[in-house]
Amino acid sequence: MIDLRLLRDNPDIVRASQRLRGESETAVDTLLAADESRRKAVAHFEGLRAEQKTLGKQVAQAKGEEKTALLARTKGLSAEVKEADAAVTAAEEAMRAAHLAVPNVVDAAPPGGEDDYLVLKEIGELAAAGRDHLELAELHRAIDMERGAKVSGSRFYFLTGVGALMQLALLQLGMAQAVQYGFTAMITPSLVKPESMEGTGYLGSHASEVYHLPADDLYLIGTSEVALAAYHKDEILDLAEPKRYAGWSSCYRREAGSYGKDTRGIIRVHQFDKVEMFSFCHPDQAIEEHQRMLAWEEELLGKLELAYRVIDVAAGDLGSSATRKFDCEAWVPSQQQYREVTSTSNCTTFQARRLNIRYRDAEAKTAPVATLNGTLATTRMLVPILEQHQQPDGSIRVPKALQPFLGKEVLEVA
RNA sequence: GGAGGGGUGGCCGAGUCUGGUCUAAGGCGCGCCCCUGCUAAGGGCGAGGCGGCCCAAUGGGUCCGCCCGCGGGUUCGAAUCCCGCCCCCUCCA
Repeated sequence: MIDLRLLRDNPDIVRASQRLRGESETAVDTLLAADESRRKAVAHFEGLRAEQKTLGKQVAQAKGEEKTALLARTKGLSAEVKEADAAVTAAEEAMRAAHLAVPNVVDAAPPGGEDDYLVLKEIGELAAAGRDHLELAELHRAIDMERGAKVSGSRFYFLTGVGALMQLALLQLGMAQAVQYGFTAMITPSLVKPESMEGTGYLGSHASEVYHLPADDLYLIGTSEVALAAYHKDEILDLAEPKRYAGWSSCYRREAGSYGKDTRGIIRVHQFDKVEMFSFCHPDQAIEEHQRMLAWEEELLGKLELAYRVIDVAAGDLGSSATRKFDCEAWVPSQQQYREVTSTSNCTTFQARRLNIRYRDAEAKTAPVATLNGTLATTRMLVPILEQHQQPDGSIRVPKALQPFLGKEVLEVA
């Protein structure tokens, strides 16, 4: 949810943000109107309620005819109060719906849509096309797509043998780095309540991407960001230092509407594993924290000895919670293009406002915290690792940083 | 899944049977002050969250409303009575 004070004082900033995102400006006016009518309803109810309380005290002390007279008056008032209360509830619901419908205010992201990103930097040599990741994985019996499909359907797979071990090594490398920088290691639930899913903004325009279990009204998380964000729901945090968590979880995505896209291998799958960084910090520190997140992501890609680039994602391609987003894209030689492997978003106070997560400022007043998230290590990284480190004979050079976790310097073809 | 017990302020805990100064006792802890020859003991004062309204308006207000797990209901009036749900504990399956 956006800051209502910003909306009241500078509605044009919010309208401009909507234009940048390519979304409707009327949502802004709907919210302004809903805010207005909510306040009217509240004022009306409170006036009646105050009168009712005053009269109630008199009733308690009155006797005989005086009491009868008071009761006659107060009975009518009772009905009015009830009606006014219902009006407040309705106005608040309308207000909440309107509030949820407005995405975070864009800050500094380049204008345009998905293809209008800015390239911030490019690192490493771009390898020529060789065997693709699936061919290599099959050579090493690291991934079994066929049986994945047999057991669970398309876009499912088994990581087998060295593939499974390689993923574990990768995730542990990520977790070790996070812990080294002071993150608290977390293994999170994969199923969350609707309010947790809503709190992170995933039930908006991306709702069709999310698996829902109707029998229990639970959602499967698409990233541990969801569980980590909701971890401090309804709390007031001490934010002398940012609170940083590294969440390890399986992630689930329906990939609705992506039929025919990336059907080969593990680039686009329904289930994968990920170590995600998450930070609760002072709003004034959010921009710096975002840069740190990006730096940590790059550090890990460096350890994996991968060629990659960093892009500044355009406004129209931001998630509803993000005010700005940087993606790291690793070079995938078989496709001769860069593919996203990490993504870090600054959600400012948007998620915290939904989840009611606050801190105390210098005057001991409460205010919403800022939240940020970023990918550290994820299944998809196996693709560039295999492809960029393949050698002519099909063997795979294991990056130095991964060797301690994998116990091998090279994956030889059996 | 079944039976029972419980959910009250930062924490503990009284109040619920018997609805109305509950404007939620008391304790612990916390902050400031006093006293005290010094990390003790004692005394005093002060603390919550959300929202609305008003003003000489980013700081105020002896102003108002809401908050006793959540949501409904009964009643002139609900922490208290009734119904539903959630969570925790004990036992059973």
